[in-house]
Amino acid sequence: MGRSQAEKVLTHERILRIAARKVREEGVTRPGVADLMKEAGLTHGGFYKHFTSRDDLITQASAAALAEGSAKMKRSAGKNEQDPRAGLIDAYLAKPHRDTPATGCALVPLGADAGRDPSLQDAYEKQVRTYLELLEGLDEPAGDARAEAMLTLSALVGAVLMSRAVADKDLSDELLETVTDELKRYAAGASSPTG
Amino acid sequence: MGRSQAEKVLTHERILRIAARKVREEGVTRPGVADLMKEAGLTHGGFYKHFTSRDDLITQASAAALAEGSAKMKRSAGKNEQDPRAGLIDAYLAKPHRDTPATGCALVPLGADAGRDPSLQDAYEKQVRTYLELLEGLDEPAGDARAEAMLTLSALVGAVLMSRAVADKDLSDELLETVTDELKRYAAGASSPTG
DNA sequence: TGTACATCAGTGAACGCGCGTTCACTGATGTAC
DNA sequence: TGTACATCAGTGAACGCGCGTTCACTGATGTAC
Repeated sequence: MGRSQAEKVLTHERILRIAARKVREEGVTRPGVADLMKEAGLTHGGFYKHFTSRDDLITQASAAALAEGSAKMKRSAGKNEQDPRAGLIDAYLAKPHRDTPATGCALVPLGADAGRDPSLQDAYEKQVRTYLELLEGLDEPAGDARAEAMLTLSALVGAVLMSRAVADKDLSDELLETVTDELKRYAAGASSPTG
Repeated sequence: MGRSQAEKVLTHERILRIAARKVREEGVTRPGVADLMKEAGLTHGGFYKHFTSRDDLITQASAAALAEGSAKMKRSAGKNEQDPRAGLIDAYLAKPHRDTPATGCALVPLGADAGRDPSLQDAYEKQVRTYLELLEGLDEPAGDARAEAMLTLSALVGAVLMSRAVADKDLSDELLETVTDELKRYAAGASSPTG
């Protein structure tokens, strides 16, 4: 066919963006080269003009997926000007986030994959640190801000992971809502929840 | 060859047990029939005398892996007679648990997989409920025991997931230790952590 | 208790399919003059 | 500005390999007499 250099850059970014969605939806194992290229409107042969191998793409796409997540969450946090920490918690544990892993925080769908694949762990760690710093910054320092950030992030990630994995939607909703409330109480320094 | 009926039962259980470890180590996508059978000391052909398909085994093995986890954790909790809840938290967030996913709680390594595969979600949900009931039972009811159980379980799962996925061992250790302390404080009803 | 026969767990070659990768080719883009 | 040529993004057929599955076969187990 013959395409311009500018188009190549766009194509490259398109493939990467699609793959970054796919790894969050399907993990790092399932997405195939031919399918990804088809979604990008291309045939599979041209793939190697952009990436040296499937593994190369998956590593880059996972890193991109991880980087994308926190940026999005940071924006969500900013929407609650009174209490950005509550804004972040609300956005993270919201049903739209649970229901669209493809565009959500990659710490959840890529956690197990990163645990198995060292080539993902630097990007994963960077993202964990970004979230921790974000949470520490938002925290009113009632106590140990870093410790609070670690518990908060752990609970956010664990709650979304489980809310996607249980069959019963009611239990899933309850998990998100309860952990939202409980995290806000925890942060507010109120240990004894009311009923 | 020719084997007795009693041996068949043992073989069946052996394959299932090996697969239940493998899905926690490698997820539901990677483990292959031939490899599993080889680990069981058999050739791949005989697999279909025990399971109708690879999917059939993976579903059963995931359910078995999930069921195994809570039983183990319940025993760990019981070892701290004064404070079984602290015993559970200590065991869950212990380094041996982080370092041996094959024999650990399957909520962590199978969460993302279950989110994608409805055939795993009943077993996953059952396990979540088991943990929640266990935690509710161990809780001194300072407030809403179910809410505390949900936050605690979320934090346990999220912390182990991330502790396995980050490159830096120090950060991994810090996560486990900090969330351990913070969860104990949270449960004790002390909201303002000391430094 | 022995003997003849049926069953069936396990074997290992073979099959088919999908997937990652390669490669000769095309034709628009970009460059040299 | 126009022309000739080189480049290279993208095409699509082909290759090789691994993997799930099938199947004819083996021989000890289990049963009937």
